[in-house]
Amino acid sequence: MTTVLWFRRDLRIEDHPALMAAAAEGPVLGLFVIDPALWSRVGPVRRAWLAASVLALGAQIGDALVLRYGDPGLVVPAVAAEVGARTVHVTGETTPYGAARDRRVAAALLEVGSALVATGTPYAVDPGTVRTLKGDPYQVFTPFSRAWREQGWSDPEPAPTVTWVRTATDLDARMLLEDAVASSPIRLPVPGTEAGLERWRAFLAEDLAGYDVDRDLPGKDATSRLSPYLKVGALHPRQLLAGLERTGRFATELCWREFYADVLLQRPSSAWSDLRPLAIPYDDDADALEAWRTGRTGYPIVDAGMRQLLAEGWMHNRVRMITGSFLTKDLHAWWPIGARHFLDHLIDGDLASNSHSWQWVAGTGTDASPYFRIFNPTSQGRKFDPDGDYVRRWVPELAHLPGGAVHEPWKHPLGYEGDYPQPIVEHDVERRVALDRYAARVTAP
DNA sequence: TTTTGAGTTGTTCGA
DNA sequence: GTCGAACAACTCAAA
Repeated sequence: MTTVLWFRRDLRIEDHPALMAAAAEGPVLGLFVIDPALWSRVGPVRRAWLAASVLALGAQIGDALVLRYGDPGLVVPAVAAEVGARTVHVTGETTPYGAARDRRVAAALLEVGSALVATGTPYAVDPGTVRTLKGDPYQVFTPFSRAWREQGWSDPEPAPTVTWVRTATDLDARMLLEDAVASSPIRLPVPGTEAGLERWRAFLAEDLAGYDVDRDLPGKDATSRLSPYLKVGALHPRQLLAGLERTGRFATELCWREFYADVLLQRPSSAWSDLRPLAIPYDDDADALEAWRTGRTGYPIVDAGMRQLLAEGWMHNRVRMITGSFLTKDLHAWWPIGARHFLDHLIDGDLASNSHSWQWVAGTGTDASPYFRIFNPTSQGRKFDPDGDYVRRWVPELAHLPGGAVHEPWKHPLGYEGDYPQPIVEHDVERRVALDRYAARVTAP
């Protein structure tokens, strides 16, 4: 009996529980649906990466992947009917949109006598399964991570032997994907599982040993850069965790991804609004926001990061925090403004990780955060980019300044050359403003 | 039920 | 230059 495997955030065939389940039933039709509701909402970088990843998966299974365009609620039942499939297998989704869509598709499938069967999720531990002793979801990362490690996960499985079934691909859908790749604003990484695994092996060989320290140095570029592969499911975190010390730093970073997926499942509204509202006033200065977005704030490490984002579709994690702190604490903007910009430009843009990392910076998130966590862009630059390499790479106007002096052009005798702006705000002043707003909140009636 | 200890990633100030 | 304290009060998790 032919079954359908509807691919979404799981664009691989290795270690794929839903594919195992499908293959166990008989020949499999692999399907990818371009959902206009998502496609139109995603920026060109993420669209290009998704498209490239889908095409890579298609090539990997001998061009047997069937592509369609349209509302999955209509397309998936239609395809199931075309091949007489009684089951459509998927990897489970717990995001607000994904879960609602799947409920809709499941209902539509029932109408034509088919069933939607979910196996696994894009996480090592399925969101919703790590619970306190009382059975409640965790609200704090550290206890969550302890329970998450105890919960554990299965070892990765090899790719099953699959007999792929073909049916008509929508050529317009294929064209849409190819156009998205061709019009990518950035140079894309090599897509697909094999490239992801190659990246992983390189990281293990070169960077894992020094990861604790070096991951914080944007000039070294010693992070794994695996987030794009995890985002589309070309790799599953199980594959990475299999050979790792469970308490190691890298495993902990993966755990953050899982924690935030869990939080989003518990509180879907936290995607775009405060998990814990602060009730402080926010500013909305269009010129300042534009300076932030384009990397012209006059704070070198902030501008370097914002420019890297636009140029590469990616930003180093340390710099994501610095730029996030600058937007929320120095420009006093509400975090969703920054989250929207990041999601529009990041190749690895992931709703749960993005929104909740922003909330961490803003002080509205799971971390009962010290209100005084305000990053000083100059000292952060000097501390984490001591030689100034990262700034000089992205802010050529400051290339004439030596070493760490790039972080304070206003102090250096060689000062400004060319067209680099003076700081648009004074950090010390804005820090005070932010603190005062928090204080006002505490004493308010 | 009550209590206790703890909470990713920071900065500044003063000794 | 280095170091520890202070920076609010709160929420959570577990004993």
